[in-house]
Amino acid sequence: MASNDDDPFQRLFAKLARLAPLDDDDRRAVAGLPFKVVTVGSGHYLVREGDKPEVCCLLLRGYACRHKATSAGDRQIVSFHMPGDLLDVQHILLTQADHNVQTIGEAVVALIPAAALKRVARERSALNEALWRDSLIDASIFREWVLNVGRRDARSRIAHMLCEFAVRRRAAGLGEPERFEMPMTQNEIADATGLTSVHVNRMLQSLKEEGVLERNRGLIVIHDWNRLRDIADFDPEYLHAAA
Amino acid sequence: MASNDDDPFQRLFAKLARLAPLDDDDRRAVAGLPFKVVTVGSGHYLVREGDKPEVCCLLLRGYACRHKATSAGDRQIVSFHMPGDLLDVQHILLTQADHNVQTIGEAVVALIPAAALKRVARERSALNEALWRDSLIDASIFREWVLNVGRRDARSRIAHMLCEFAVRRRAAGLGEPERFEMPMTQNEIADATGLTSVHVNRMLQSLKEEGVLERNRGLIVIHDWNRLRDIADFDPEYLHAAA
DNA sequence: CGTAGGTTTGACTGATCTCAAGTTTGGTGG
DNA sequence: CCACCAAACTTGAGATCAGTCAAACCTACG
Repeated sequence: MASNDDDPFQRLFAKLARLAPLDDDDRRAVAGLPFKVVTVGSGHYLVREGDKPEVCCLLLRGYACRHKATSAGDRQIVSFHMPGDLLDVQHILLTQADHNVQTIGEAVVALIPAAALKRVARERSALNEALWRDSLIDASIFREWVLNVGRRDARSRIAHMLCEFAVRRRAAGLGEPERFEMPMTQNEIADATGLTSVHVNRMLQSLKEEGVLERNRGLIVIHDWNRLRDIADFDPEYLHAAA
Repeated sequence: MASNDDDPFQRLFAKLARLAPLDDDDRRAVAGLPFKVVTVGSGHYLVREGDKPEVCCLLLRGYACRHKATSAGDRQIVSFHMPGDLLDVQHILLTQADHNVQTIGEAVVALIPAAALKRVARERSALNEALWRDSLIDASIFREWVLNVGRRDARSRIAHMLCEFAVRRRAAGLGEPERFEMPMTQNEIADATGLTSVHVNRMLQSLKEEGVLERNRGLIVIHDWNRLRDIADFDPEYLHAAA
């Protein structure tokens, strides 16, 4: 039995309504979007760099990340995604994927034809605004990541990533930020922060020793949010109260 | 006497027409946009983080960059801009600026009220598409910068930044990529690549010793483009043939 | 109970930073 | 035309954060 949260229309409408004021006609337009729900395994590639995707993914359950790699094979994760996030909105207007999208753990996604999404974005200006706004916030997050990876030290980078994750989770209505599932490995944290997994391990230990947070398998428990925020140099303004 | 390149309408229309097919009505809509041309000195802040800007800037002459800083004061440049670039498109939909915009050298900009731009974006779907597409390409460039700063070594980062600059210049019709003015200091290159100016200096020397390129004051001369591209691990796909 | 993926540890290396002192450059005012 | 100044650039020596490599240890799961 599907919970409310697994209903693609509910999820998508809730997301877009947070980004722009929507009326009943917008609601109907969203409700009329065709989609297909699929369950995919851990590490499944939803999009590969160079693809010409014809669908946008709405993440219903599970997590995903976007990443790119150098030709030497070093991987850099550029964003994390959680239930309610709309991936690949850009494929409404950009033909070719410039990065990979991969699930982290098993995930359930709704596939929405990009052409259909493009049509409602063209016909309903409030939906246009919501989708465009979503991609602008996306870009703001990337800017913050450039700063994070370019100018913060290892501990701060990791702390910052965790703060962002916690705050976005809450904004998406996925529960409180002090204690949550974050199923990525230390290797994936390393790929997101431009570090190695060995060093991530040591930094997480140092954060634990100081009583800031704990991480066991996928569970994060933040003991001292203020201290974490300070270490992270985290200011949520760049999330533009959404994302 | 203003050259063609200094005519805001020409510049803006040329830019947008590269992003989406525009017709005569679109042309008229662009021509009808109000604007004010101003000349500003080097280092002038066009936008400050936290501002609520009511204008978008079209860069007519000179260069600019967007940057953020940690609370410790370390600065990270997140993008460079050149004549023809439309800055702050995001302020059509996001109230508060999440980063600074600052000129590099003296610059001439056309200030276009965000509200007016928003109106034409709402009324003319081709212009909407062009502007949205522009912000999506922006985001793609940020993703590449996360990779650049997160996973490439110092030489590659600098080389990559130079490749991007050269290719975007050409795409914007500003001349050939083998030899061009790039008026930023080594300090600014450092801020864009997440390095220190001392190390940038040494890396530029090593690139010069190898006969890859030379840089004197603001002039860049690329002697061996293929080698530079290889060092940079540069693949222009992420620019989506525009930017 | 064997295996694979994930985590942890230790010893060593090295790329990049820091600090601090010069040097060059271009512009400015006398 | 020169003297001076600030900004940019250059150089050297030493410090350090993070990487590398390699081994061992968990732990979930088939």
